[in-house]
Amino acid sequence: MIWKVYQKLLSIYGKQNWWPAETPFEVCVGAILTQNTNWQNVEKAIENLKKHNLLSPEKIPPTPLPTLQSLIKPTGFYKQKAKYLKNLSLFIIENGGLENLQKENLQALRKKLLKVKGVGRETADSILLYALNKKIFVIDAYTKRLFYRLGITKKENEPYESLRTLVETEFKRHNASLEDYKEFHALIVRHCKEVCRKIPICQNCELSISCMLKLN
DNA sequence: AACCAGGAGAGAG
DNA sequence: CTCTCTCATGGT
Repeated sequence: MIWKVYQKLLSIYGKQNWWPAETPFEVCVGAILTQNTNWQNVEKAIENLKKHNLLSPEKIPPTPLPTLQSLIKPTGFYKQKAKYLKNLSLFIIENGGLENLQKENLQALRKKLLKVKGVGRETADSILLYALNKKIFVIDAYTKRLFYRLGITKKENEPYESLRTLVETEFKRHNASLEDYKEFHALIVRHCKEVCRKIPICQNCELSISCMLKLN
């Protein structure tokens, strides 16, 4: 069922080529800044950081907190996010940079990332998948909403890990590639932004059960 | 003018 | 483990 949804989304929207960032570190910054925040606001903040040439792990920690806060203000929660950016930057530096982190074992790396204050499950998995190219699936509010509306899950607030396991076991069965992991999450976001947000039950959505049965 | 957006941490039960 | 509260800006 889940694999079928992925194929369906892919056929509707095509490849998304996520994450929208120029460098792996920009992915990390975006992952923090987009926490419960519209992506358009994140773009403004990242643009500000670029103007001040602060988009590297070495440049963030020495920057005074008030400066950092003012630059990322458009994303909201700017006081905590400024700290979070410093925490993550220091973590990356202490571990020899993102290139070095990439070599580590996935499960161990995920645990280390989750210890960083400000990096929760979704943020960690976004970094692992899109900045470090690890085969892991990212669960977000869109995923929960879509799966619930498609009847894949019974409650909308299913635990994060059980959902991730659900997708990953299905993906392994189909020998999914790294690109498949990246695309599926990107497609869910694309789809929910365009359709799911305004249609409460996905009635007219091409992905609704009835529509899927008709079209396939 | 309320409502929400690609969450996370801290605390309580 | 499962709620509940807080953090905060900008667009519709």
